[in-house]
Amino acid sequence: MIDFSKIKSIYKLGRNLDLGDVQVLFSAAGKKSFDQGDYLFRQGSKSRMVYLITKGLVRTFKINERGEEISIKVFSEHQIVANIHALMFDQESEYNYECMEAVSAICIDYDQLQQIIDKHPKLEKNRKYILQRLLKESFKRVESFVLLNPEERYLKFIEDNPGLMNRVPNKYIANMLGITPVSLSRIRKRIAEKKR
Amino acid sequence: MIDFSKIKSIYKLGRNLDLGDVQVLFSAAGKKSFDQGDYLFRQGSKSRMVYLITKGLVRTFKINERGEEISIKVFSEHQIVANIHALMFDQESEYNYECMEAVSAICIDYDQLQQIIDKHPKLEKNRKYILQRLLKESFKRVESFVLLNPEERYLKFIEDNPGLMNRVPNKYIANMLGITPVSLSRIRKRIAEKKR
DNA sequence: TTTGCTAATTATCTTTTGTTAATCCTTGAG
DNA sequence: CTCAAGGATTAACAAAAGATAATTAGCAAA
Repeated sequence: MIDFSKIKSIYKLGRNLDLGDVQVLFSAAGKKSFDQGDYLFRQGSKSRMVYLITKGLVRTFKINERGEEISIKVFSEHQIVANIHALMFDQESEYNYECMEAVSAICIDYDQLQQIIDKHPKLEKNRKYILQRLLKESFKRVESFVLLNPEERYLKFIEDNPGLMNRVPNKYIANMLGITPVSLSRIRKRIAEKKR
Repeated sequence: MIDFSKIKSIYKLGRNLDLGDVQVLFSAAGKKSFDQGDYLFRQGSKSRMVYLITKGLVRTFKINERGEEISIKVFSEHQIVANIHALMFDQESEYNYECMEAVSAICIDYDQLQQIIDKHPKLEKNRKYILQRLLKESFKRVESFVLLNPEERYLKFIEDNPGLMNRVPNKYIANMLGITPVSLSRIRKRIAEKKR
């Protein structure tokens, strides 16, 4: 039976993908499921697997010198999750990638993906596009720290990620904003009071 | 007469460049000089020129809603300065690129560079390498905001950019760290007192 | 329903930062 | 040498954030 959800996910991967491209990728990719609490990658991993989330949430975090988990980023549906340190920088992963919810994903080995891209040059443009999007997001995030204060950062986060607010614990959001959970709670209170 | 400084700068551009590559790039690139206070690009620019700094400093900044200049980043010798919004995102520049010192640079139009890369596939790997470096730097910077407090961020900045400390005004460094110049001054004082 | 766990909020206090303005320093032009 | 301008520091105060602990809220398992 045809797995339409898989096809649809691949379609949403980039832009300018035609049916032929999707078919090529489809046949090379597998499907995988994870339970809540499972790890896609652990710190130290050199895995070169690439996941496209079809359902669920994944967060990356580091352990700081005090032994606390500090969340860096959250990935949701239609986003690509890969071991960036292994793929881009040929290093061991500095992050842990943990499923915050049960996760369904399409997966493919990066080197295998690379071979496919080599054989189908049209896909190269798509990969470049994905990389550019990644870069843009990272630049924007740096800017948000340089230009905005914590409250403004939080408001922008809500605006940019409306779908995450009811799925991600505030303590993780606080981490991502570079503040403490206690401080975020106060900011939320201030905002609520302003609205009234 | 052979311009060795230009050759040397191109060599330092990436890795795995051989003499042939350097020659190809050399013949296509020009040289340009700027006075202190000149702009490489202004906000709104769609210029696709790429500069490789051989001497001097360039800073990027934005104007915030209060009309103040907020510095985002500083570029120094052997770094590539390009209108990232035009090149990567096909947008108008959101930044101003101002020479903080007199600047000498090697320049080449990005689309012309692209043609050269297409003709010399070996260079493609180099471009990918430069992009990866850019991405890595941006990721590390995001991490510094998530994981470190302002004082730790400043100490890390010193460590990562020892050559900039005596050339970049503290008010610009404060901007890049996401704090005010007054606050940076106090942090510097605290650090000096700790050392004693 | 009760219990137990975790997240979120609140309280209290300390520390740091932002804001504004004044003062000090450095430097380059005249 | 003097003066003007901009950057850095300091002062003083208000606002916000960090740290720690206590309390509350939500939720799932027993």
